[in-house]
Amino acid sequence: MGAPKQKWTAEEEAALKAGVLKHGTGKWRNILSDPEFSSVLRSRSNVDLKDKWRNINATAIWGSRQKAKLALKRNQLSAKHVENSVAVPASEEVVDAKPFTVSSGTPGAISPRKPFSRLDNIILEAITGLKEPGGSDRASIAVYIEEKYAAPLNLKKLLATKLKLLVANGTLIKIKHKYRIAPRSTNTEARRSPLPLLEGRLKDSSKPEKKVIRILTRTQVDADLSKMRSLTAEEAAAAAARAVAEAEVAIAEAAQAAKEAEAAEAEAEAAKIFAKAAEKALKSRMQDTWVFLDFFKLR
DNA sequence: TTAGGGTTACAG
DNA sequence: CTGTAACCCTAA
Repeated sequence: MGAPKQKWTAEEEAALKAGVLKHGTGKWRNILSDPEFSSVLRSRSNVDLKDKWRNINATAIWGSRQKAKLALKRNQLSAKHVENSVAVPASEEVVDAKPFTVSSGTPGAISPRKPFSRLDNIILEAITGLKEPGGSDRASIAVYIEEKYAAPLNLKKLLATKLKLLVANGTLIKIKHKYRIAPRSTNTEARRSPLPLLEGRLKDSSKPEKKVIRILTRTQVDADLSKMRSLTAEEAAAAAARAVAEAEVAIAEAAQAAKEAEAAEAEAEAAKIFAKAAEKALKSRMQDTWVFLDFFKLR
């Protein structure tokens, strides 16, 4: 009858992305209220935004196949005999990365749940899985990841920066080229400096930390990068361009966050360090992206 | 209000 | 028929 399905226009989609970029995922109502997007998204509800964002991410990560839970459920519904002899290799299974939170086990501690880097989790899993007494070095971790998962083209580089980052924020401890998982953050005063950023769900009083967290959200760029592996040059170029644009914004915000942290007080110390580390990581990632684009003679 | 499960419309 | 995207329902 009266609703022939209102497909999303490129402009609306762009507005949504920009909105998420500025307000963060989950702030649908906020995005709609923003005068900058309200015009374009006038005919969309907060739920619409949420659904659209879900679709975008779903298709971005799994191209056009396997639908995680949905696929699983459908399988169980339409076929209960399942011979579980086919598939289930360990390549695309990254999909259902375990609920292994980087910070703590608190569900919902981190704002978004979906667009979160899985590399962090994989690294931790690798170190845990390798079970090396003194910790594992970069090479071992890389090998582990390459064997268990579909290795990204620039895994080594990503791994290097990621490890550095994890060490910087206290998640990992580096001892003589070996990395090991930080022991529950030393003692009781743990939450003081190590990784309050990851735990924080700071509401309004937050200062730069809020922005830092948003930067983490942007690790969805990781998904884009891995997605490129199976795309055409054109699609990949588009995705890369998007990644660059997002990275640029992220870098700007990271720098801003660091600046604000500097201006703030003592407890902002950790925020400052983390923000700078994030900025650096993003910069190197951007470089990777540019190399990638160059490869396709585009840009 | 939001997240997630579920349903319907539509394209291939 | 199958997969995808827009839309709907509801618990928290």
